Amino acid sequence: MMESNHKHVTCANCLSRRNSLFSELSEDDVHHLDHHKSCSFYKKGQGLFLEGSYPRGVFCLNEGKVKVYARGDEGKEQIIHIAGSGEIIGFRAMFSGDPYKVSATTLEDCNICFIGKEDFLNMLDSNLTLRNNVMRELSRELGERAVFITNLAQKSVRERLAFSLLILNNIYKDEMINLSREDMANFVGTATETLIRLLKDFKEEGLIEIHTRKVEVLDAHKLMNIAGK
Amino acid sequence: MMESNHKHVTCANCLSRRNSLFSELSEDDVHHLDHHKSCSFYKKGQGLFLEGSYPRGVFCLNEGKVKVYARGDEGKEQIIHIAGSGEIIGFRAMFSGDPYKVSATTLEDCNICFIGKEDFLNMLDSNLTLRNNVMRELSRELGERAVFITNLAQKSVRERLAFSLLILNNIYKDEMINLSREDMANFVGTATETLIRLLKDFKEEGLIEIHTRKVEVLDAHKLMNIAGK
DNA sequence: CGAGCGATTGAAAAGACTCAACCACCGTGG
DNA sequence: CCACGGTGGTTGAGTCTTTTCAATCGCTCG
Repeated sequence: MMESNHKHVTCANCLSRRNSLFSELSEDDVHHLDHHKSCSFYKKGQGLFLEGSYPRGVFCLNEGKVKVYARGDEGKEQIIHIAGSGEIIGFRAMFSGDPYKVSATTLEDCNICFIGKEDFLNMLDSNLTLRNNVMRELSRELGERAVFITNLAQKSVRERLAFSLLILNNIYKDEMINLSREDMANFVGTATETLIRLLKDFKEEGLIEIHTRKVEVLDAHKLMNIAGK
Repeated sequence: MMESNHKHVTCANCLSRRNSLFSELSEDDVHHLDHHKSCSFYKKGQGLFLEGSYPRGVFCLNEGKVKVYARGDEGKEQIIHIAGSGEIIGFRAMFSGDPYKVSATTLEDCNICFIGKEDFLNMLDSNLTLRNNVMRELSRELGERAVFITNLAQKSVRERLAFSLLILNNIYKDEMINLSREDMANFVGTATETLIRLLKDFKEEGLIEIHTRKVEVLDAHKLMNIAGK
């Protein structure tokens, strides 16, 4: 995982950048990026930004996982998104002028770069490709959330859990899903106890394996059937 | 309401444009827009576009209301958004290259202009302000949907209905809310019968008045208390 | 005036939540 | 090295909300 507590990553060599919004930058831009970013180590559970505060820049997740969530009335978290390596976090609020509508916190130790608002917006102005990528990404997420909303409104918890496990499995790629039960419940949108019971069901049906905290997907195909469309 | 079946609106004079994404266009751009748009009348219940199809341009809602919705597994609609005068509909899919993730259908007779994809994207390229407005709008909606998701996951149907009535009241401004029970239920994310029962409760509590199909908000303040944050 | 669709009501069942208790793992400090 | 405390995980029971299904009502349009 992550042992040292501050490795400076050069954007030019950054593996995470390959799949990111910054993947198609010119050499100059990469250079520029490199000189205007700062790079730091975040411990598990550390906050990047809080709902209600104003954005000062964007975060570029080099290594680790970050949850993006909103808080409901009673303070309960609803996880909207879980970000993995290469994702740029917090760029939405950059354009609206509004304060963040969501908060972001690391789920494990992370390496994260920061790019100031000015620098980011300047790059955007001068770089057509980047701009198009950002627009595409905003649009894609908007579509994704329409699906999220529909699932939440129409699917049972069992179906949503199956769906969520598949999403999480993609996010965690080769690793196993590694979330607290509470976080997983807050992602699915259910009570922790309900989540635990359903995980047990899935385990008994041979769909997943449970290694204490970690969850391993065994039968993605059957999960898909349960999840529906 | 709407009597004739095709009035061509000049963008320069279009009242709806005042609050729209196009509100800050130069005279030239307005002129350009005028020459590249087509303007038509849509009957109530007519579709603008369907989930899964590819976008050919954007719709500019001059007069009327349009529902934007996704379909769940069983074909049940989840209404994501209800658009009113001045809103541009379907521009998200314009950037992603993906097919529409949602469908759009008129809720009443409408006057709607259409701008081809090429024209729209060209304007965007050449117009910084427009581009910024679009980015801001995309971001704003993304934030809005985070709230939507959280409400759906954490609030009771009663709370969501109160919340929804307030939103609808803003959309319908001076008119009364005018939706079928089914559409309203699909907006709140509940069963039609549940919606009807709760509407009755609210009526008995003096929060709303029901005029057959139309719903009038009497006490927005109390609704806010019920809706929560 | 009648057909048909949307609205409404009632009753029963199911799904999910809450609360409370208990367990298990982990790191700390003695 | 082991006891301790604490956090996170698990289980059970009971309750409540919400859904479902079936039946009825009542506009509205032809």
